[in-house]
Amino acid sequence: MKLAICSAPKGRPREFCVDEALAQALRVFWSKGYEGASLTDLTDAMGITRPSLYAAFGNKEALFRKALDLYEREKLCYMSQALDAPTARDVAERLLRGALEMQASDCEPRGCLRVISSVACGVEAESIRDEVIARRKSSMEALIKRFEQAEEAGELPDHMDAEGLAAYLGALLQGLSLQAGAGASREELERLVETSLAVWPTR
Amino acid sequence: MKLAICSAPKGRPREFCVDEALAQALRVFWSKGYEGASLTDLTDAMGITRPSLYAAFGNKEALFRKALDLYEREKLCYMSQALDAPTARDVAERLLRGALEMQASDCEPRGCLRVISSVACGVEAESIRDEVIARRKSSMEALIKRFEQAEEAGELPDHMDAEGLAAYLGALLQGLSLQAGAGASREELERLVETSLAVWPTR
DNA sequence: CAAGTTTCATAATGATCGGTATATAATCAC
DNA sequence: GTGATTATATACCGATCATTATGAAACTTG
Repeated sequence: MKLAICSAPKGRPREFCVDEALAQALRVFWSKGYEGASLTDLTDAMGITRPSLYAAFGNKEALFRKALDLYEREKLCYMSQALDAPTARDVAERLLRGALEMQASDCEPRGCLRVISSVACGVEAESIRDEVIARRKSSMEALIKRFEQAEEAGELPDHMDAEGLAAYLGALLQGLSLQAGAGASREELERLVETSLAVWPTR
Repeated sequence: MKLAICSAPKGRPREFCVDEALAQALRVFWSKGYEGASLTDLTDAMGITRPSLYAAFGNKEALFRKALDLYEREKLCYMSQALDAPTARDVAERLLRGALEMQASDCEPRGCLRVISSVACGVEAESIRDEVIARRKSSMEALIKRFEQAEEAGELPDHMDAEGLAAYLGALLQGLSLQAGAGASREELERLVETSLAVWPTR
């Protein structure tokens, strides 16, 4: 009994690489947002026709979710890695510098796909918005847990709580992404990061 | 020769109040963004028909600009007032608390119209986006100037520059607006503000 | 009253939106 | 070869987009 894993595909073979097409779709969503990206924008960038897109990815919303998965897997991996840093300050530094490096890249869109997908929008994008907000929430909860550890380890000043510090750092990261998306230079973003690190609270 | 100022209006009188209609339009743009707000959304909220809207405001883009003017005049006035505060720290406190009070209001949309209008978008909204970004830039330049004053007054730590501090505070305010727009509670926003003030750099 | 002017409501414009029906082309198993 | 299956390309679908043409209604002036 043969396993299905190596079964030869039936029918006409696909003429494009799904992963490459998805990467191109990600770039479009990243630079134009979910609503701003039309199917024409997407198919043009992906180099495929509309029926091919629908056959391979379902529909626009499903395509966005797959693109968002790819984005978080490839571009936001520094965020979960940062939590392994030894101190709360090191966590913050890794997050800020990671965001800076990503936003300062010249060959990729500016701004953060999560941030631009979580702002006000028309009705068609509300479920997308809700999902992105939920994903951010779980990221923030992980950050809060990490800062609670630091709190117990006595790293934080007495009057400072883990939730407040996480919301504070999250706001800085969101602002960094917004400013990058609005065209800030690398130097400006560096100044922002250095200032943030300079004021980071130590006990 | 009579002056035109007190001339009686000819023709059929307008049946709606332009200012009230503009205020309603602002609420729609504020909660849905420029692209997310359809003309049907707008005319429904304003209680007028499409031709009336075009006769009174020009077109969708001109209506948005007038709504943005109103927004900055009525909702963002605390920002310019904050610059009069005696110290850099007081400026920051007024800005953060002013943003908090505005975002915590229950009877108005959450988030900041400037922030949601400056993110990635489709082609039709690019000129809007550019204008909003330009307006924010001039606000930031005023903040930088105010912090340069503080720098000369010796208020800032030696290794800290006005531009970096302004970008830093601006990022916090942007993050605050984003989190408010994403549904953060007043308590969460308060914690964010208190943490920001607690870490504010003093010489 | 009638002429002139402006706003009103209705309905239509062409363009674009996301999504598909249809037919053809390329591969498989037999 | 034939039949089944899947991907391709073209063209189309109804819905919605911002904008406007049209004509009746409401007002001022003469």
